[in-house]
Amino acid sequence: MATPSIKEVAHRAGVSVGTVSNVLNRPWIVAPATRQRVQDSISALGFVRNEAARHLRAGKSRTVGLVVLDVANPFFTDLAEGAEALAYEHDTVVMLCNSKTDPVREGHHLDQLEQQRVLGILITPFDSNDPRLTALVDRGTPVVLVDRTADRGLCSVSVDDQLGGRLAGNHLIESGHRRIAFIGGPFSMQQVADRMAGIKTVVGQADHVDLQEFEVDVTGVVEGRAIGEKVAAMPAKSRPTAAFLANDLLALGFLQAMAVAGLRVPRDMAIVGYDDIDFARAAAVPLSSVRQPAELLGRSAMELLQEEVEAAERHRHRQVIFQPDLIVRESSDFKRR
Amino acid sequence: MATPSIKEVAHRAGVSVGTVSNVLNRPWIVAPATRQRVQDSISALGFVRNEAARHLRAGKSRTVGLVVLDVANPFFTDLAEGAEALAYEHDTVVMLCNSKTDPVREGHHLDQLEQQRVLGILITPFDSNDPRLTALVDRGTPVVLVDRTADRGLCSVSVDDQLGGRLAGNHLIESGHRRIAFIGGPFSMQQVADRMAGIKTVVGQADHVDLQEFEVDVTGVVEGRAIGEKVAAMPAKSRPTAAFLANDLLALGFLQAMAVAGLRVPRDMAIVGYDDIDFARAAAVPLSSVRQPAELLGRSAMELLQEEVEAAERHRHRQVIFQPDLIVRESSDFKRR
DNA sequence: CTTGGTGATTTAGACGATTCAATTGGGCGC
DNA sequence: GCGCCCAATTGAATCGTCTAAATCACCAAG
Repeated sequence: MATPSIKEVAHRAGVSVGTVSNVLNRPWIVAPATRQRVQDSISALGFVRNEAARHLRAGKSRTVGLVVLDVANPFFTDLAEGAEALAYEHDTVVMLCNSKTDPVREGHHLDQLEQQRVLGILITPFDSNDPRLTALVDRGTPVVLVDRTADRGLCSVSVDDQLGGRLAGNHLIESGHRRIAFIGGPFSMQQVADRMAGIKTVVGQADHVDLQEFEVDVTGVVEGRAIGEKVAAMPAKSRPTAAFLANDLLALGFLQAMAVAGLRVPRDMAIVGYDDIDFARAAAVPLSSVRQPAELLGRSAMELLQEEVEAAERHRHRQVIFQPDLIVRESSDFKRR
Repeated sequence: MATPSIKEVAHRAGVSVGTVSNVLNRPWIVAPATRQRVQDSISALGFVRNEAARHLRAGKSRTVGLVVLDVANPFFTDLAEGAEALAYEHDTVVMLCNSKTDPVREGHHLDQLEQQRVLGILITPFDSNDPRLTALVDRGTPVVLVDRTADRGLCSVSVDDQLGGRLAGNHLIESGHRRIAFIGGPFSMQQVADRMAGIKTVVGQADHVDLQEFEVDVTGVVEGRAIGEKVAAMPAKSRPTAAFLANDLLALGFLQAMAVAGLRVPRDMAIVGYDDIDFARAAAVPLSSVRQPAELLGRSAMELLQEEVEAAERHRHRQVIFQPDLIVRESSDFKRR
């Protein structure tokens, strides 16, 4: 009843386990007649290879871990898609883990992945300087940072977040806005910090432009709506006329709050999001957004990892950086004054 | 350099491997002094358990597979969330797999999961009568169908899709619509077929109501927009005045196409979606939708699986069915004539 | 009829953790 | 001082697969 092992297959086919293993791994060295007999036995018994045993024997597994901040965010879904596509070509399996921007969950997933002796890990870490991460790398698990730039000693693929911030900032300033809000996830997260730094730079260079910062813990639609309500409640004199949000989910929630509060977008409030997820275009007011090449990001990360895994020693860590694009849609398409 | 094994830990601590294993699994039977020594050795060496070896020895793994039709769909994300929460309590890991409504990908994932000897599989199958699935079950992997009702011989958790269809249909009929469109993913998928059957029932009972059916292959925003353009291009006399879409992603795309075509929602076209994802509320016109308790669905599925895994023989397969709710929002809030 | 060679198959260890029966050592009672 | 018992520890077998080395069978050449 229990799943048969190679041993039963061998017995039924009247050969040794070695031969069965050969049929599985080097069929060409087995005589055709024997091969057929073994294959018949395999299908008769419904034999399925035991990955754990293979892994133990081989000393390395065939799975790669991918730890993302939020699977519900289409940006990461696309990213996962790219990673998985390449993994498939390498006969490798991707284990998708959702840290939900929670260091505890993240740590738990890392522990599990290390215990599984994964080939390597692609991760958008909560904190790229996390000592746990460093320890993991020191113990020998290849890690590629995703959507985050590694300083050294690690591969990474990322998008120039400062540029993204500058693109959004310039656009809003050129549209005539003088009071701009930046709204984003924990400022301790590098992406968020960089996007903020980007817009700060251009705001600093412009005259009479004021940047207000709002911090949120979680970057979902709900939180965006909450901040939106808060901003809408400000007196019109001091209320920002434009908002740049660190991701589209936030922006969508924010947009919705504007509608509820009776503020017109983009006339009363211009909005620029980040990631350019599919929904951005489908929003009440189509959302301007800074687009990141998510799928490409995932693919490249996997590429770097495979390279590191295969090339072993002669591998040099690299930091790949992509450029974001600003996609202007109706939500910010309004020249003030 | 390579990850140390229990053997090195034992050697360094001056004990046998058995003792190290005891520290790991039954610390209380080890003398405190020894235990401490072993623990020091573990952290000095950076020892990490090898899950493959544990699994091989134990004969069963600690991971559960979850195969969904589309990770990008928030419905499945929420579902995964529920499943994962419960898995965590059982010291179990969830392996999230995305079949993308593609039988080939689905098959590939099932193969991988079976090779990994997962504890069990939660799956929203493309086709619940797939012989591959049956074979898998026969070979001994516990399977729980999710968002789909098993006939017998399997556990399942699902939502009454026919009821969902009836709810939507009744609402639209009562609102005075006489030409209604049903738009959905492959009709071969049971969920879709059931939702359609549901609305068909009530349409059949009403007088002078006409139902038009539109089939799509993939259920994303893009496809919804495409169908929307097609429908909008119909002559006003024969064009439906209301559309019921088999999921919210489709509905959002459809909604967008209406806006582009200059059709007012809900006046010219009422829309009802399915799943009630967060975005539904945040849409251009807040979307009416049939809500499914996604997280609860995932949790319950995992519950059934754990029950089957633990209770072994005295387990009786059960089919749990939840009730959907119709959430009426602006997109269908208009009485015709 | 023996020797050599070739191609096919078998044998025998790993791999790392777990478990259980077997052993050791110390303390205590008599 | 002897024996006994219990707690602590050890040693060996096991899980399923893979691989390198060893063996086997068979045939051709000498």
